[in-house]
Amino acid sequence: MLDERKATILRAVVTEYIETAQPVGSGHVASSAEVNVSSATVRNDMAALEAEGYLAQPHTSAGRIPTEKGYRFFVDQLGGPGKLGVNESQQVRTFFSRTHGEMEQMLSDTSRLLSSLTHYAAVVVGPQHEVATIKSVQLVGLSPRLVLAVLVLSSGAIEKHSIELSADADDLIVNAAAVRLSTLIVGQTLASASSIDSHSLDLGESADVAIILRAALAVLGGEHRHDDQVFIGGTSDMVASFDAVRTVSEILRILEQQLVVVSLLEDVLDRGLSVAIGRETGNEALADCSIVVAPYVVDGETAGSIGVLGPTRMHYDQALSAVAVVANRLGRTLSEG
Amino acid sequence: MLDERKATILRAVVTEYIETAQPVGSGHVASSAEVNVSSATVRNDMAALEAEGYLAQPHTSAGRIPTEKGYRFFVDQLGGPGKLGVNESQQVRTFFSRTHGEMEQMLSDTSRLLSSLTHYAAVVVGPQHEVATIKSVQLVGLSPRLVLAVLVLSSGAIEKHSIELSADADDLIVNAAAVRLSTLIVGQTLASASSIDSHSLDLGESADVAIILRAALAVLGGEHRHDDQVFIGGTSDMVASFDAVRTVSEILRILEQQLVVVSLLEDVLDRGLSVAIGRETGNEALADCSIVVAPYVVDGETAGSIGVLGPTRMHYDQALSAVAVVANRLGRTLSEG
DNA sequence: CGCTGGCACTCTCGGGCTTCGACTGCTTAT
DNA sequence: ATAAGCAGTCGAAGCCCGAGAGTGCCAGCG
Repeated sequence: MLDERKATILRAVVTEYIETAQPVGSGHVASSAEVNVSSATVRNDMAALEAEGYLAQPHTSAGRIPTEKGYRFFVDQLGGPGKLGVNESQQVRTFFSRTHGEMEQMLSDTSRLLSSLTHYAAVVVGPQHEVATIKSVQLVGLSPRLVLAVLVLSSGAIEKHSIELSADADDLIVNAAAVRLSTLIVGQTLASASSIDSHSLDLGESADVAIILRAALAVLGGEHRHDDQVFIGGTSDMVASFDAVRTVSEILRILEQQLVVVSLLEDVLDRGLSVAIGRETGNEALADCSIVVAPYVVDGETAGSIGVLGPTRMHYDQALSAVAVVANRLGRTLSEG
Repeated sequence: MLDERKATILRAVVTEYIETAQPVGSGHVASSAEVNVSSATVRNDMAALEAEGYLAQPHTSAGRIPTEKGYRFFVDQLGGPGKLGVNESQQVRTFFSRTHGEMEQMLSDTSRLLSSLTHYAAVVVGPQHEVATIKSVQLVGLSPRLVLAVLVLSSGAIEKHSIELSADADDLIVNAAAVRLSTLIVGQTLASASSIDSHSLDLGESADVAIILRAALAVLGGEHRHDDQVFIGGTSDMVASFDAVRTVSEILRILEQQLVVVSLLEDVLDRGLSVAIGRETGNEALADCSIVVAPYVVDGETAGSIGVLGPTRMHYDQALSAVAVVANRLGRTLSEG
C-alpha cells in the first residue's frame, strides 16, 4: 500500500529523525543518497504520508517527524535483526566466554552487558521457577518459633521462605520434618509440590512435625511466582535520551515496579511482537518509549525474557540485533549448567 | 562566630530557599516572622554572610542562595533529629508492625518506606554477614562437576556459592563432604570459617572429599563481603527535585554502582557525620546532592546503614528524623528475629 | 554605635517587535 | 508523473524596553 518511493522517503525520514531528533524537511530527504527526485516531489509524497498517518508535523513550517505508525512500518520492513558491529559482537563473545556459575550474578551482569551494547535500559527476567525441579530442601531453625525453609532448585536458584510457628519446635522435630519434607517434594517441580494436599499426610506423623509440614507446604503454595528475578541496568544511559525531567521521573516510576516490568515484557511477547512502540507498550507513561524484547530458551523450553527500553526514536536495528544475540547466547550458556 | 541575628537570617534564607528553590531577597527575610529588623539591616548582614562564605549571589540583582557552608551551619545548629509528622510516624508504625520474617523482602520494603517518607532516594545496606554465625551448610550437586554450597546464617540471610570441580563427584562423596564441612564451620562466623587453613585437614579424608572441602573453603574465603545487599528505592521521586536531565543521568550512574553507594554511606559514617552536603559526599557527580545516613544496630552491634539521597536543598529536618526513626525501628525489628 | 529609611544603581525577566530562515503547498511548465 | 518556482506560514533568535526585584551605600536618628 506504500509504493517504493514513499517507503524510501519514510525510511529516510525515520533514520534521520532517530539520528538528530529534529523534524526532517523535504530538502534533507531529497539530498539523501537513496532518493533521486526533487524536493518538490518529496514534498508531495510526504504530504501523502502524513495523510495516511505515517508522519506528523509539529507545526506548519517545520519538517515531519514519524508517528508510531511510521516507526511501526519502519521496524516491520526492517526485516531481520541485522548484524552487530564487530566491537559489539566481540564484547558479547568475551562476556559469555568469561561468565560462569552463579546465576543471579550472571543475569545481573547480562543486563549490564545489554545496556552497554545499546545505551538503553536493559531488563533481564530470570527463568521461571515453575519448570525447575527441587534438588534439595532444608529446614533451619533460626529461633524457637522461626524456621527457614531453603529450597535449592535444579536451575541453581534458591528459594527461601520463613515459617513462623505458633509453638516452639526443637531441632529434633525440625529435622524430622525436614526429612519427611524431602521425601515428599524433592524431584518435583515447585508447582506440583505446592499442590500437594496437606491434609492427605496427617497420618503417621507426630503432631509437631505435622504442624511444621503443613506450614511449609502452605508457604510453598502461597506466594506463587512472587519472586521473578528482574535485573534492570543502564537506566542512566536511557535517561540521557530524554529531555524532560518529568518524563524521566515517570519512566523510572514504572521501572521501580518490578511486577509491572515483567508483565510489560510478557504482554509484548504474548502478542507475538518483538518490538512495542509508544502506546503499543500498553502503558500511558511509556508513550515516548519503545520496548524491544526476546525470549531466551534453556534446554528447549522458553525460560525467561530480556529486553531493552528506550525512546521511541531508538536505534531499532542495533537494539533488535543486540537483544537477539544476547538472548541466544544467554539461553545457550544457561543450558550448559 | 555568627551572632544571633545573623544566624536567624541565615536560617531564614535556607528554609525559604529549600521551599522555593528561588534566590531569597532581603525583603522576604525581613518580613519573615523571626526577624524584626528592617530590610536594610538584613542587607548588611547578608553581605557579611556572603563575605564569610555562607551565602552566594547568582548575579548582582538577585537574592542570595545558601552555599554548602551555609547548609552545613543550618544542619549543625538544627540540633537533634526533630520529630516526624503524625501521618509519617503512623506510617512507620504500621509498617513495622506488619512486617516480619524474610529479611531481603523487608530491607527492600524498608527502602520503599523511607523514600515514601522523604520523597528522596532511599538506600538500605543489609547487615554485614561477617558477624552472623553459620547455622547450616549444605552442598547440592547440580551436575557432576558443579556443586552449589548453600549457607544459612543466623541472621536468616543466605549465601550461595557455586563450586566447579575438575573431576566428577557423585552424591555420596558430596554428602560426605557436606557432613564434614558442617562439623567444621557450623557455629562459626563467616570470617573465622574462611580463615580455616585448608591444609590442616587433609588427614583422614578420602581424596575426593578433600578436594571438595578445599574448594568450598576457598570459595568461602575468596569473595569477601562481595555481596553486601543494597536496596535502593524512590529514585523517581528524587529525580523530580532536579531540573537538568544531565544531572539526573550522572546521579543515576552513581546509584547503579552498588559498591560505590555502599562506600559512600560508610565514608560518611566513618567521618562521624550523619549528613554530607554537596561535595562533602566525596563524589564530584553528587555536587548538587546531599546524603543523610544512620547506622542501625542489631543485638547491640552496628549491623548496617540506611540513608537518603536528595538535592542539597533537601528538607534536612524531615530527612534526619525519618532516617533516625526508621534506622531505630529497623534495628529493633531485626534484633527480635 | 547600631539601625533605618531613602536613593541610585544593576541586572534579570518578560513582552512586543522584527528579521531570518526553514518549511510547506500550490500552481505551472515539461 | 516530475520538477521548478513562488507565495505564504510559522517558529527561533535577536533586540529593545520597561518593570520589578534586589543590592549597596549614605545620611540621619535613637
